[in-house]
Amino acid sequence: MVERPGGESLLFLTDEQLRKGIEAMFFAYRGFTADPDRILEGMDYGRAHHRALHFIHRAPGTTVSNLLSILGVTKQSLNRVLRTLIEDGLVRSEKGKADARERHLHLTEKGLVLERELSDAQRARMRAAYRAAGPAAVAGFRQVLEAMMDPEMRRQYNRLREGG
Amino acid sequence: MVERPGGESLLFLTDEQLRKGIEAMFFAYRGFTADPDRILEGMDYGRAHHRALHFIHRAPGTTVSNLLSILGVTKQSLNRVLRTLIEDGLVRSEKGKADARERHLHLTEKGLVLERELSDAQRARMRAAYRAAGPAAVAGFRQVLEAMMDPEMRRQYNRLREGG
DNA sequence: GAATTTACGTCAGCCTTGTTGACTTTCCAA
DNA sequence: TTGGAAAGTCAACAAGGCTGACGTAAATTC
Repeated sequence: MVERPGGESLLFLTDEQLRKGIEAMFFAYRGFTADPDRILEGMDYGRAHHRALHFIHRAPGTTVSNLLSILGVTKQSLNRVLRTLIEDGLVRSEKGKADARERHLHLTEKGLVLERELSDAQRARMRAAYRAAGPAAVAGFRQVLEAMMDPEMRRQYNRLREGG
Repeated sequence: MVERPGGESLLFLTDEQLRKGIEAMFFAYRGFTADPDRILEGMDYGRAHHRALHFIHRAPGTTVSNLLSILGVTKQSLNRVLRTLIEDGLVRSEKGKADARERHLHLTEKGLVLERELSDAQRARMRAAYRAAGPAAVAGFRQVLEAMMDPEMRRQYNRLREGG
């Protein structure tokens, strides 16, 4: 990143460029959550339920404390969400065999159905954006997002299935 | 986007790739808001106040209803935030000259100071991410985010100063 | 074997930020 | 002059964060 006045490497770090990026994150995140939110409104669930379903699907058999560190909320907050999902038969919680203090979480058939519906909607938007922007843009997108994470979050992110 | 099996143009649209993108958005957004949140905790303000300050700074003299459509919340919700900012002397609200029903919003000196502090923190993270990823990645990042917005949001986004 | 720590669950209460609905005041424009 | 838009306000509520305190079972340590 040489400091050549007027050079391209300097240009994209101007105040204006950075503010534009900030605003892009703000507006894009709204789009990102819009479709699942729409599906969930009317049901008794919200964005927090969606997140739990997503990560349980993604890391089946995960423990509660692992989920806590992924989501970055308190156990009281997660528990409120998890309880309703278990009561409604979307999530199954079972004692660990190696360590019986732990609870391992899985989606039930019913849970898989809802997760799939939410995920389909969210992926459809993602797919459209990827298609519109093209493969090179997608790579850049992922690079910048990854660089924006806190190191701890980046660790979590990379642990979730090395695939992708 | 030719459907050639195994081809690069298909590869990046796999379910796994899309889920990875979704998770990247989730974790990155956490980082994106972390620094301002940290600054605001302890003050009587929150993320909603930050957003109001940001967009008033960005579009000085904007009306309340314009701000409403940018932020996408109800006027009652915005009003609660705006009222405290005005009472605390961070925002100045003045009757429109052409149309006296409208209120035009500006940051005061004090408001500019806080906005700058929050913005500095957020831009610092953005700058670091941009530096780490490089100019090409930044362009891709912006392209994908823009494609992810709802059309209405994209309009708002593009109206905020064509510069950037 | 007793004491401590860990993982989880739960009760109670609080805060921020979003929502609806109802209503008023002000003021522009047909 | 009247209808409707813009702004503001009150009240009530919900989602989803938070802290603090406490309980229980299981694992670990002394």
